[in-house]
Amino acid sequence: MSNNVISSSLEDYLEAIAEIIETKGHAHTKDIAERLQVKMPSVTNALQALSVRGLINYQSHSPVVLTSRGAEMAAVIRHRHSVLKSFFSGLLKLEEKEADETACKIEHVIGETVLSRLVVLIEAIAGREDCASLRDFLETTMPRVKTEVAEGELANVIPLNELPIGQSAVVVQVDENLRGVKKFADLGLVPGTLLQVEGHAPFGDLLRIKVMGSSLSLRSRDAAFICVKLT
Amino acid sequence: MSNNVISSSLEDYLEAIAEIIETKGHAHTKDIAERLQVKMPSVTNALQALSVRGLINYQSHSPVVLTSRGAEMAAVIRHRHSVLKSFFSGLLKLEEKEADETACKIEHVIGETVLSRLVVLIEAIAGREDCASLRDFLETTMPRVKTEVAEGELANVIPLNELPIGQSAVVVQVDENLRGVKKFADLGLVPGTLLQVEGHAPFGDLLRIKVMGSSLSLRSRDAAFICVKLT
DNA sequence: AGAAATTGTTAGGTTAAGCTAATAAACGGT
DNA sequence: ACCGTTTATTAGCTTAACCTAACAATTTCT
Repeated sequence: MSNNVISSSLEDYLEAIAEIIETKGHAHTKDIAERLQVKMPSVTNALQALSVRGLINYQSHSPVVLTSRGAEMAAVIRHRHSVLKSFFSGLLKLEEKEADETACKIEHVIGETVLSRLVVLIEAIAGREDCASLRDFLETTMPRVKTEVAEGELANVIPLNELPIGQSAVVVQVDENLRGVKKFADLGLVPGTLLQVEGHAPFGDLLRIKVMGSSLSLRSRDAAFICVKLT
Repeated sequence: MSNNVISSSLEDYLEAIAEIIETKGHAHTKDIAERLQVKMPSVTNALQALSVRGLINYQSHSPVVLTSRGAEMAAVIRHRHSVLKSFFSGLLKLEEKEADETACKIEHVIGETVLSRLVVLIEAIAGREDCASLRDFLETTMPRVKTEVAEGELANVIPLNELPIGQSAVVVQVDENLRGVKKFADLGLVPGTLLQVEGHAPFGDLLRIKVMGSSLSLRSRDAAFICVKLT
């Protein structure tokens, strides 16, 4: 009962192997590692796994060869990739690289039906007479739509329990769900207060912090309810 | 340096929690487990992880509450989900359940830009005057496009090394990359031959198989090159 | 041909996410 | 108010996918 299904990660390896063989004639461990941005031992591992599943012919120190099953499977995977890529670049007008990366990420979880229907959609929009103005619209509108998070805007607001020792920060918000908010407020833990983490207690999940000169302890569970911003 | 990014799995938990709280008022471990199809201890684990990251307020045996950060994040995730779902059901005409499942699978790896552009595409096709005929086309064509693998067509063709002991099978194909194909062919290992696995040798990676009355051993590496079909 | 550089593998560790079995807490009916 | 049922947690194991460090094999250069 082999189920013809392999993990996303192995699919990536198989796809990479097929492509490297196609362009360079043979896939070396190092090439695969570079392409997938992993270290060589990870590749060796993956090759063994693919071999056990009968998808490649692998023996130490000799070139990897796809078996017929492996080649077939690689073809399926590459097809998925290329359909997705042309959706992202052709309709959503993502640039080459981003279309490719996005396709990579979702190619492992897309079924045949979705894929075929995507092809229908792509071809309808690309080919139909009556879609000419839609095509113009997409061409001009899509490239203007960019909403990637400003990268760093919220990035340095973190919960107090994740604040590194010694780093100083300002209280941004104390969550209303923290039990005993009032008590903490009395101690000075209100938005705007500058504080520093002195250290973590070895056991008991305690955090020692320094607030306005004096220091106090609180459980790191509770600290999670206090958001601070690095200064 | 908290990076505001959590794993796909934790995103699933967060999304589930937000939805359960919304519909039932409070999320119990059991509800979450059922919704995500995992066992309760896995939920407990996840809750602890979310708690450490300051996304929920969690203490043993008391109801889970989203922190403000958590609620915000859940909203983002649910938004991704709903956009994707409306793409799959509105344009590709997948049925409710499948649209939902597909959205679930890819919502974790889609960036903001792609999402916004999807919205543009969906709205353009749904709203533009000049897309009326495209809408008709999609409505009638999509539902007919179904290519889900026949489920079981190729499923019981497996490499010989994965054949369970005792199970009998027929050789379907011997890969041309197997070294010494000829030798094996002489022993009767050609397409059409009926065989059975007698057992695996404790060490040495050997497989003992029975072919047409006589028995022979081969390395399981090599067996991977022989595809058999269960009978 | 043999030393040096490159490439590949093994051994063993880490993390995330799941699981089962055992234990503990909370709830609900009499 | 108790006891059994239900729900939740802890402890400890498994697997997949990665990693580093150490070792082994293969090329390349002279």
